[in-house]
Amino acid sequence: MSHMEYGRLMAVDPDHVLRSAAALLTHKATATMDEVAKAAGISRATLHRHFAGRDALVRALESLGIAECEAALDAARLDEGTASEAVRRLVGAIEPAVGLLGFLYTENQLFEGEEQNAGWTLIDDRISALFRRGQLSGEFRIDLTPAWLTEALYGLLASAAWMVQSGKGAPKDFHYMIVELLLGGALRREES
Amino acid sequence: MSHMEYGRLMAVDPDHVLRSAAALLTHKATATMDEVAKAAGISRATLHRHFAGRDALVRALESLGIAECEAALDAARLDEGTASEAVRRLVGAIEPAVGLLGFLYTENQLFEGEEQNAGWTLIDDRISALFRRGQLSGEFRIDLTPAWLTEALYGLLASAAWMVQSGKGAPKDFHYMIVELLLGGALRREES
DNA sequence: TCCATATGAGACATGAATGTCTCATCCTGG
DNA sequence: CCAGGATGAGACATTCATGTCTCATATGGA
Repeated sequence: MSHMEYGRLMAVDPDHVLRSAAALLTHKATATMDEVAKAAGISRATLHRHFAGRDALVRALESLGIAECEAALDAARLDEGTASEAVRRLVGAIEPAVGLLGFLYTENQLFEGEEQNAGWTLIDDRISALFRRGQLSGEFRIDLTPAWLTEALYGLLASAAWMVQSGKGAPKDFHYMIVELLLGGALRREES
Repeated sequence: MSHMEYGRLMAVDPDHVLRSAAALLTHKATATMDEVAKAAGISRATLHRHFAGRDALVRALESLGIAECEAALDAARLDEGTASEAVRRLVGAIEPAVGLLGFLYTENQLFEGEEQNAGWTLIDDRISALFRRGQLSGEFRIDLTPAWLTEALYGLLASAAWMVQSGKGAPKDFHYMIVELLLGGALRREES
C-alpha cells in the first residue's frame, strides 16, 4: 500500500518518492532537491541514489504523468456510449492528475532541444479520436478540429485546476464547469 | 518610433529592451540575463543599469503585460454592442499579447509569498463584468459563473497560442477557434 | 574644443543548487 | 550472531547565474 509510514532506515519506495515530489512541485515548481527529499521523508543522498539528478526526477515524473493519463483514458472507456458521455467520464477520471499535469506543462525543460516524449502523442491521439468519433456520429460540430478540441480540453482542465487551487472555485464544481463549457459553450440556448 | 536600429553607444530605449526580453522569454523562459541583453542588442552591464536584476526585469514585464491587457480591454470597448460581439473584439485585441501573457503565467515567481499585482485583479474584474453583462442581457447562460468564464477564456487563449506556436494550428484560425468554442461549445446544434 | 554622460567589455566576488564522496548507523536475512 | 546492504548526515568541490566593480571609449551638448 502507498500510505504506510516511512520511518528511518526503511527501504525506500520509489513510487512514494515520486508522488511526494509531484505533490510538492505541483504548488512550488522551483523546489530544490533538498526540499523534495524532505517532503518524501528521505535524505538528499538517498534521493540522489534513486534519481540521478533533478533532470532524471523530472523525467520520471513525466513518465508518471503519462501513465496516469493513460490509466484515466482506460478507465473512461472512450469507445463506449456517446462521445459526450465519454468526455464526461474522461474529465472525471483525469481530475486527480491535473496537478501533476500542470507542473509538467510548465516544465519547459522537457521541451528544450529534444523531441517530446512519444507518450504524449499517444494520449493526444486517443483524445483526438474521441472527438473525431463524436463528429462522425453527428454529436460534435465539424468546424472545430479534433486537435483543437483536445488542446481546449487541456486548457480548461488547467484553468479549472487553477481556480480550485487558488480558492476561487469549489472542487465539487470542477467537473461541471469543464464539461458544460467544453460541450455547451457560454451562449444561452432556448432549448436543446 | 520603436523600430529604429540601436547601434553601439546609442541611448537605450527601455521599452525596446522590454519588448525584446518579452519576445525572447516567451519561447525560452529560462534565458539568462546575458541572453536577454544580447537579444536587446545591449551589454549585460547596461541591462543591469536599467533593470536592477532579473527580478526587476520580470516585474517590469509584468507591468508591460498588464498595460497591454488594459489597452486591449480599452480597444475592445466591452460596453458596446452585445456581449458576444464584445468577446469577439476582446479576443482579437488581446491576441498580440498572448505570448507575453503565457510567459508571465508560468513565472510562478510572481505569486510566491507576496500578494499578486493588483492590476491583474482589475483586469479580471473587467472581463468578469463583461460576462455578467451577457448573463443579465440573457445572452449567456447563468449556471457558469463569470469568474469561471473568465478563467476559461484565459485557458483557451493559452491553448490556442500553444497550438499556433507549435505549428499544430494556423494563426488565422486563432480567433475563430477560441470564440466559437467559448461561446458555442463543442456540441452540434440543429439551428440557432 | 572640452567635459559630462552613457555604454561596452571584462574581471571579480557571491550565493545557490547540484553532484560526489565518506563514514557511522541501523535494518534484514542467513 | 554476523555479514551485507541501505540509509542519514554531512563535508566538499563544481558549476552557473547573478550582482558589482573598474576602465576605456564614443557620443552629444556647452
